[in-house]
Amino acid sequence: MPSSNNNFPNRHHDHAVCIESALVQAELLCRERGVRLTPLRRRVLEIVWESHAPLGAYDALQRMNAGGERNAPPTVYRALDFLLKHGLIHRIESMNAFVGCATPEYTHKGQFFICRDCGNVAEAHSKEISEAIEASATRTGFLVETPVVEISGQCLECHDNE
Amino acid sequence: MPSSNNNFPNRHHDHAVCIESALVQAELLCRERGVRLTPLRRRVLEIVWESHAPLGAYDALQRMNAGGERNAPPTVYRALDFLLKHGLIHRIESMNAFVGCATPEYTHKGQFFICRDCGNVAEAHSKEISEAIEASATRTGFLVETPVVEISGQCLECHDNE
DNA sequence: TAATGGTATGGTATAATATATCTATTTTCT
DNA sequence: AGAAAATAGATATATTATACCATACCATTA
Repeated sequence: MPSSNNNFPNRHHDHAVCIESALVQAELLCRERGVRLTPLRRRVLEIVWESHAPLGAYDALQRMNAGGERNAPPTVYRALDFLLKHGLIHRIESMNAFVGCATPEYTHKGQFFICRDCGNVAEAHSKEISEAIEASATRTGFLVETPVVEISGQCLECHDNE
Repeated sequence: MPSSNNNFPNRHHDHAVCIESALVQAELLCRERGVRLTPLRRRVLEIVWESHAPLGAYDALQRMNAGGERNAPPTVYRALDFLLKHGLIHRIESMNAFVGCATPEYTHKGQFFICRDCGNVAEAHSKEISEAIEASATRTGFLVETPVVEISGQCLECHDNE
């Protein structure tokens, strides 16, 4: 379970560690599951992890093709679908974009805090939120399957720098 | 028979009442605010209210043009923007679609329960959810501005009819 | 080794969603 | 009536996503 005390990505963190950790975890998880993290898929994961800001599919495609390659949209969408399926990335519905998941073993989908200034995203796993949603669903007459919780706003660092 | 504090739209409700109420409220609200619910905007609101299922912009456009009219996409998007701005409809981010709001006076955005079978949506305003989000945001180091809470799943009626 | 079947990738076209921009009309205000 | 603002019309294009068909790769087994 991720720590929940002010874990919004900040300017000073060593992002190389995030990337390295994500790639290592992905390798392990794919081996465990007997699925293939092919060079293409690995490359897309790496591109998504270039920052903590969600990246659009076509932006990822541009990066893939930056060296003159000629990959087409279905190629990147297929890789993104694979990564989504295995929880290695999440889709941010309100942005049509994708962000790396730091806890891919942890299957259930989190809640996302998206800073309107720096664009970075923090993923939370608040039991309190999930339970409040369950309670509201029950009152409404509804069975929860796929909760989407995406909170736009401002991170403290951007707030302080105003 | 669904329980009494269950407000998910069901097959038996009189939808003409929903439509009528929405249009009357919209007229009043626009008058109060000194903005114009033009025939075009009113027509789009009416189309969105044809059901409790979110409607895509291009589906709305098709309905607008069903009589041979030649409205173009910007026309419907402009009307939708107006309706959004005044809280008369909500955008469902996870579906790129729009749904009528039954409580337009009530400005803050609700939480949406979306049935994967019938497509209908219920809007909730759970203080418990909002507070849980605020609490999680505080722990994360984040200031909430625009929460998006869209829960896909199954309504009880569709569950019972399986 | 070749046959087979499943998985992954390449490539073209097109669907679906959304906006920029410019023009014309209507409404409101003075 | 005339000016300013809001609304609507029209064309083009940007952005996001998928359908479809063909090819390549890979593992198992005959």
